[in-house]
Amino acid sequence: MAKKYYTRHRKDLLEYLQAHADLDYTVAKLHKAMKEEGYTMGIATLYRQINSLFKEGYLTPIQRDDGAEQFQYLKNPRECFVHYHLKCKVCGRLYHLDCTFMEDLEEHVKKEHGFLIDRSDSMLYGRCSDCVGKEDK
Amino acid sequence: MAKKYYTRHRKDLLEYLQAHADLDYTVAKLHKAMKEEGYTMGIATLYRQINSLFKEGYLTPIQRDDGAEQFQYLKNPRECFVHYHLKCKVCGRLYHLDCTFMEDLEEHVKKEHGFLIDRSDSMLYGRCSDCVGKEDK
DNA sequence: TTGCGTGCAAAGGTTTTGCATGGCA
DNA sequence: TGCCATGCAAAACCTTTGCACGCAA
Repeated sequence: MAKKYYTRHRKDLLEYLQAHADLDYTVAKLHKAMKEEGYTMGIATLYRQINSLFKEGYLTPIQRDDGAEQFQYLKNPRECFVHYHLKCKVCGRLYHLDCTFMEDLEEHVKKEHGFLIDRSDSMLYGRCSDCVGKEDK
Repeated sequence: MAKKYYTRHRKDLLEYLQAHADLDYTVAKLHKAMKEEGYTMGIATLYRQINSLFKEGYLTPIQRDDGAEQFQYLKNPRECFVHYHLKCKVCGRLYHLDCTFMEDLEEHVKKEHGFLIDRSDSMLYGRCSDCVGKEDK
């Protein structure tokens, strides 16, 4: 199941994603965007690579964009299990929230509401400081 | 854009959703489930009604179920704008979190991280007290 | 050389749309 | 009666899959 070969396409994809992290993509948009920068890859291959990256934890699903799955690249997959994420609904940027306040939140929700929060799956949406006052997308 | 007629199909759908709130559905699953309880409705009509309910705020999107949009009915759409949601990844139930701790969280994130959280869009995932220890779905 | 990766085209699902007909107000 | 809602089938998408060939190790 794990990838065994580090192919040109995989290299291209990781390179592109790393250069454009913190942005949202659907497979179709990513395919088009990569083509415009000179990368060529069959759409089926892209789907297969994307699925691998999901399984490996490099990608995280994002609020849906009409009709297609949307995702985002995470620079440090392992680290992302230990903190929360803030996502700006205007510019689409992802912020990694690493602070003790969230631990207090977990503790509170656990004690008072009997609920165990899963950090890596939980995303808080809103507007970042750059986008306060701007329109929702 | 707003619905004008309260048709039999719309009545059936709301009736069914109210009777089975706190559960997740894809349009296909809902269609099948309703059919089994004797309701008849064309799939296209169901899609159109679901879209209306989304626009009216009765439905909220949920983590995706392979290949299809998933959603959940909210009993009190207006109230849901003022609190947070906890979603159990095992049983699928939605919990409405109404407590001052979350206000503190908002305040903290705003002051320390310059980020304005949008309550109605933010969902925390995890395991509820009934499901702690059980497998993830 | 071995076996995974890729491209193409076809298949399988989901969601939307056009049009004639039905039904609410 | 005037419009919106509905059903059906077709169309438009998105995603997966089979197969033969290409390529990394």
